[in-house]
Amino acid sequence: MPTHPGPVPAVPRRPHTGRRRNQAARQAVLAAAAGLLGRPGGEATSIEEIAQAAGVSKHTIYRWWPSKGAVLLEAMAEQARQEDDRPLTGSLRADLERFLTATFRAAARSAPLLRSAMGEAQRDPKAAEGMRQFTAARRAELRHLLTAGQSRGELPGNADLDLLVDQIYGLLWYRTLVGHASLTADTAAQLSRTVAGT
Amino acid sequence: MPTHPGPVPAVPRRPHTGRRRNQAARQAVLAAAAGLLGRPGGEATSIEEIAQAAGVSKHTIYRWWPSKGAVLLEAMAEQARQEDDRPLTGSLRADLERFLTATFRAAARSAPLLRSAMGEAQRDPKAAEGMRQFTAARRAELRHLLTAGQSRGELPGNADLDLLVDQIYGLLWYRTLVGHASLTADTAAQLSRTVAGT
Amino acid sequence: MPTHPGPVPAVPRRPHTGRRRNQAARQAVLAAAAGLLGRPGGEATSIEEIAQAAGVSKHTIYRWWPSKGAVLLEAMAEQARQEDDRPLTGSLRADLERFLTATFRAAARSAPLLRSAMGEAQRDPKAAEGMRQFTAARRAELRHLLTAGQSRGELPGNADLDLLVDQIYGLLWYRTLVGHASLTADTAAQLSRTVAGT
Amino acid sequence: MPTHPGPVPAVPRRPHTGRRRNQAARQAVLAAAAGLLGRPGGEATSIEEIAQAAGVSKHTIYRWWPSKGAVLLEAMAEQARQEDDRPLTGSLRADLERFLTATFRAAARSAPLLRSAMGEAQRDPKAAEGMRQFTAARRAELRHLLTAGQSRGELPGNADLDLLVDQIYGLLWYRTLVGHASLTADTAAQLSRTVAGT
DNA sequence: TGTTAAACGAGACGGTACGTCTAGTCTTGCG
DNA sequence: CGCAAGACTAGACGTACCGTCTCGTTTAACA
Repeated sequence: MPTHPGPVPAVPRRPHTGRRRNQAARQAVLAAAAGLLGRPGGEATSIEEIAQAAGVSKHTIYRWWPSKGAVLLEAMAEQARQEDDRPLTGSLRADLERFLTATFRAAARSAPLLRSAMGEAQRDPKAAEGMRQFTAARRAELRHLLTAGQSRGELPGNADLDLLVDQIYGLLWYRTLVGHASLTADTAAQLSRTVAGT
Repeated sequence: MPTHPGPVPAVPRRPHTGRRRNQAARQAVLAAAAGLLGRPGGEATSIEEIAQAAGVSKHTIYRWWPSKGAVLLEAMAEQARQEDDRPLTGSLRADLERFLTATFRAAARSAPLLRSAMGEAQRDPKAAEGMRQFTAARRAELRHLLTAGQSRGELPGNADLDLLVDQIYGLLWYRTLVGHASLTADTAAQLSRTVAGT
Repeated sequence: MPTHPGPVPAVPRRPHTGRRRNQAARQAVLAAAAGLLGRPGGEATSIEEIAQAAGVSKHTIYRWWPSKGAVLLEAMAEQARQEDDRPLTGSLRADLERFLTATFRAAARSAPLLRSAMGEAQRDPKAAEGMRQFTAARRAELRHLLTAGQSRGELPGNADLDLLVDQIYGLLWYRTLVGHASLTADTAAQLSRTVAGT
Repeated sequence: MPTHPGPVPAVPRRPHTGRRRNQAARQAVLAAAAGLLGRPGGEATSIEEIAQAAGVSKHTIYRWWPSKGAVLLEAMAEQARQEDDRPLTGSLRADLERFLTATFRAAARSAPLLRSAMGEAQRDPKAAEGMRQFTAARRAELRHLLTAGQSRGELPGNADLDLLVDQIYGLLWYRTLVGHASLTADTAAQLSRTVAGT
């Protein structure tokens, strides 16, 4: 999730002079955002609070993130970064269940952050764009997994994978945002069974 | 979507004292909300703007709705009211496709309203509760349809209908909120085929 | 000292509906501004502090005054309002001394306010304009007094009254702003003697 | 106008090693300050802008001047340095007119600088102290001239020279700060005539 | 000729104020 | 009474500037 100057300039003209960005500040902001949103009643967390909790000036936040939504989005992405580099097993259902179990657990843990970030994306076009990028990356992972299964014949050749991916992530977001039902390991297992057959 | 005094009292307690609620004002507010949110850049529409566009005092809005989210929610519900009273056909796939086609079309039309209402529900607990009720009613309709199909053997007896319903509405909301793909009649047909088999 | 819409609209189109301006709030703001600036170290008094001390929302201040400078200016004008409606005596020197004694005393009392208002007028064009109006009104009073004396032959017929007025008010502001000397009753007496001869 | 370490330390402990102050930078800063303030709308000129315009780091400014006000003050003093070393003529009126003509011209030229410096002096105690010193030096020059005239009998023996000096410099500052009238050669002549008699 | 103290450019940082905006409440007078 | 107009409180938002700080480079006197 790059911050607002966009992708890193490949070849800076000058070798870079001046004080460098304080990575501790960046981490402190993201951690504070995640922490504050987790509190009860944390739906309404202001930039000012985040700055204070992070021991950082408000200006420092605005220097590096274009809006509140961008901070939430990056905090969410930070939390979501869950390297599962174990190789695929060769069974779609097993792979899918492993993926979904981990994903659902992470989503449940960061639910307040997800909710706030998605809420912000509905009112801040910059956050909306960030959300689009974030979700695209997630869908790509899942789609990769499904494609592998399809090529092994575990899914019908005419299955619409984009539709399937959106159903699965749709379920995740729908339950997270509406809050009428939870995302458990059971849900992950049941869903994997439905999708991948026996 | 009842407004805050709860469901409209069938029989007013007082036989007739004072002036009655101006229904024209109610409609004007909901129409103004829907209209303003539809504009480009309408993500940021304030109560003040809605009041002005409706030719109504801000106070009148707050007299009848507890919060901005409640207005949006009711405006959304108003737009979503699509009486399809034709009887079910007896084919799950046909029933489902008819339902989804209509639902997707309505959702696409009111997308800005849906987005704003869901966004508001992430920050306003009252709106969240309203959203929970609204979505529950929608899920019940769809579930009714699926149950009928299941009882006719068009879905496996062990299918988890709640999960299925959430996948379908999840897809709808996910695409609406993220905006990476659209909800077309094709989507409805394809999804119906996937769910209901041949 | 008119507030930002400028001169009072002569004939409002509507007889005016809606809540009327809270005069208590206006007075509270001006009093708070005067009070806070009088404190030691009051040079740096923020709008936020004034609002808090006045028990008023910051927004209310900005509704009625276009900038911080305008508030200070009006507070200053309010303090400067010193009705001396006693008739002129017929002796320039006596009239002048009475005028200057009162004026110097008032200036000394409100010195912090004068200093801040003039300081603000150096950076805020709106405040500068207000300052121009305020000082013009003051100069007119003094000039009226001098004109009367001149017509009685107590000042040479070719005396440049504008220059004289600016010397007198210049003295007042110069000492107030630089703070190297004070403005006492003695100063007033001595100055009157210099200007009006014996 | 000494900069913040005050008078140069008479006996440095070490003979001084390291790079010496860049005089070009000092001049560039003062010139940039004077230049930027002269622009239309230059009332609000920041240290950052001055640094940039001077091609100098902000830090370099703060190394040599304690505050923004000090920079403006020194820039003002720099502009005000107008060596008029011609001997006095022996006529108060002639001497005064020559002095005032030059002074008024200089003031008119540097008006934006004077205004900003005085404005800053109202909020920054360090700048206020600097302003006191600067004005004291100016008053001393003028007073010297008047004293000479008085000793020649061109002013009454009981004239209060301090009051007179403050009236004259008061006029200058009052017109500069309020901007309602200008300081021309005519003004200087007229004022000299008033003060020094025929 | 190297060493070393200090000045310098760039620019990040904490702090603080400004002026704007929105939500939601309250007041006044009209119909 | 219901309603429109609109003033009010509370407080977040994003911008701007100040004065301090760190980083790495450059300068020039000393050794």
